[in-house]
Amino acid sequence: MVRTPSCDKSGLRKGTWTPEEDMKLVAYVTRYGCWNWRQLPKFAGLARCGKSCRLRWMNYLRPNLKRGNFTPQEEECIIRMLKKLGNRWSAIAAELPGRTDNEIKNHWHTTLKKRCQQSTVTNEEARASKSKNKESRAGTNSVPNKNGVTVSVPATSQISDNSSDSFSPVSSSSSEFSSITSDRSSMGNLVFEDDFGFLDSYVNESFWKELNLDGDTSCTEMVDSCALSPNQSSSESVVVENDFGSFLDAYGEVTFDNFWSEPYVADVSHVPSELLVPSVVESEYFTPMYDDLWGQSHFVQ
DNA sequence: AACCGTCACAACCGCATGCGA
DNA sequence: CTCGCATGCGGTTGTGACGGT
Repeated sequence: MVRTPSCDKSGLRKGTWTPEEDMKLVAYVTRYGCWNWRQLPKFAGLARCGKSCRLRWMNYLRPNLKRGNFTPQEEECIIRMLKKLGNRWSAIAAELPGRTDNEIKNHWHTTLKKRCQQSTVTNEEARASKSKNKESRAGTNSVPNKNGVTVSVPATSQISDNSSDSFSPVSSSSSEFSSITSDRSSMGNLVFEDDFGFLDSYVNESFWKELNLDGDTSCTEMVDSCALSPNQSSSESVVVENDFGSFLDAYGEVTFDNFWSEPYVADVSHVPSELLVPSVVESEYFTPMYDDLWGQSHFVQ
């Protein structure tokens, strides 16, 4: 299901992301924001191209991603939007909070398309049968439709042509947080070999621990706690205690309700000044707007 | 047990677009 | 207007999992 890691000519890694890489990226973006994808891997200690980092973050690591099976409502929305917009996956994804364009695209190509085609065939057969019956009754000599049927919907779907149908995407109450990796068992012994001290200490000892409600410090449990639904722990809070200058310190207390939604004080002190927009350089605190934070690096004062 | 075909999906690639100099 | 850079987008590929023979 996943690609075997490999290296390309320039020495940058390609292929499947390892849990270590994921943690480095999450730790970096969470702390510093994605101020420049091209430069980011260098500062985050990742032997990846910026494009790969961005893709990994956008499609897999970013907060509020909903993972798991698509609901019938979501599938219906995909089909309806596909019919309305064509294969503009990003636009379709915008209608489904927590779903990525890549995920929707994959789901369409692997599941929905076939289902729709089957449905189309079934509809054609039914129509042909109906036509045949009508023909036999009327005694006429009609010709099967050579153009076929272009509108295809699942047999179970009731899709209206009215694009203003008020379908409301399912709220992501099931899980507001993405699981960092499905390969959790391999995260037990993480060794960071880079020059980025904050990663060694911050990621290993604090980052996940901060999110852990059980007090269990095993990596597996830490990651599990990341995947918790806010509803599971909204009544509890996490007291942040670390010595690593975590952005979480700015708030002192973080709950699963606000962990990803609260703006934070991004530390861009290590970012070359020439790469910062003036407002960032001039301001003391850099608070990425939540809406843009995980996709764009727009800092505001 | 070994082989093979299919499936699911993460990740890559190339082009398009936006934006600032 | 043009150029270069960063990012976004959609198509495609590669690979492990899984089921059937």
